[in-house]
Amino acid sequence: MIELDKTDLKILSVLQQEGRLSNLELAEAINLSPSPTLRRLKRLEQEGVIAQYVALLEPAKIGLGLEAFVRVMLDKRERQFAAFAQAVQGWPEVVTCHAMAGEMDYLLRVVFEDLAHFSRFVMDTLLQHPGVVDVKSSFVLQAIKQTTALPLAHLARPQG
Amino acid sequence: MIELDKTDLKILSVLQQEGRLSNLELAEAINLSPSPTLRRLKRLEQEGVIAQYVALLEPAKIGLGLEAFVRVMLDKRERQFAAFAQAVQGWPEVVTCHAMAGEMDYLLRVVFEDLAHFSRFVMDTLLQHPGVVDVKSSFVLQAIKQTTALPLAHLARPQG
DNA sequence: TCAATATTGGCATTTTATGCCAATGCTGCG
DNA sequence: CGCAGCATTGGCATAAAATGCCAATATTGA
Repeated sequence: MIELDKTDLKILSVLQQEGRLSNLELAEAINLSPSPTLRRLKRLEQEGVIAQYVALLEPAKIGLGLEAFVRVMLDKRERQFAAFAQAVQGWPEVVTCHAMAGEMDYLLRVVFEDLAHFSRFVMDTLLQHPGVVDVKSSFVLQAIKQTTALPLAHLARPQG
Repeated sequence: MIELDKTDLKILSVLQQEGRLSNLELAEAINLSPSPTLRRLKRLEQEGVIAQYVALLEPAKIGLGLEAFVRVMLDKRERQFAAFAQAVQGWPEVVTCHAMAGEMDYLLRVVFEDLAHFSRFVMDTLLQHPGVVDVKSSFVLQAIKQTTALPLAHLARPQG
């Protein structure tokens, strides 16, 4: 694994919350001068520790007030896993999709405008896809926690 | 809802993928000069359409190779919902937590280093929390799709 | 304690952000 | 169809930030 010292962790921690800080602001936040701050940042990007910078939008402000988790079961005999994975990439309502152990089904997280929209997605898109044998939807009542920040504490031992 | 024209949508679309573009680069990407680009961007931030900028880290590079979804059932008689929601905020392994309709339970997405770490989390943290009566874990085999980008197509009608 | 190596801080230069104003494009009304 | 009024853009000047370089400082191991 990549060597990350305390200063690197500070950088990562700050940028996980404020990804568009200028180098100057970042430097101030981590208590280091701009030059080495920038060098470290470039290294973290280079090494791929920082995978991407993104703007997070407020779903409600763009008319996406509803959210659901959908469990999709595929007919195992059809060997359509790759095709399904491919199709998922093209469905913008699907924000995440994971292949799950155990039942070997898929868990999708879906955002949508209203029930009509969701209904269309399930009926016209999901259920039309070859190999999809069943779909179980659970609606989100409330987002209790929603973060993109990964924990870093496990790296902050002696000088890891 | 906030008025967003075609140009605003282009800005949002670009920044959902590359959140740290300079204003100059953003302007070029959306084919507009820097001045109005910056004005629009500030407005989108001001209005709260853009909620936050973040750096996304590569889990594997920081030793977080495993992921699971955990369904948590609370004893409804104990009225501990708020306390649970509060506690979740302080558990860094929990990346998202949603209250679900139907069974009225919680669905957590959890990242961790190894099974020992996960085991500790479940035994020492989750199951120790008052009101937690049951926990069902499903491990992620594969992340098929993982995006923070919300769909914008539904806003791109005539001139909405 | 000293030498070798890695890291930092500060400065000069290039690039970018930002505020302002005139020019351009759009809208609605006569 | 043309014009007035409003909104948006482009470009320029100034302020701020990024970036590369080098000497100074800190760290490591013997």
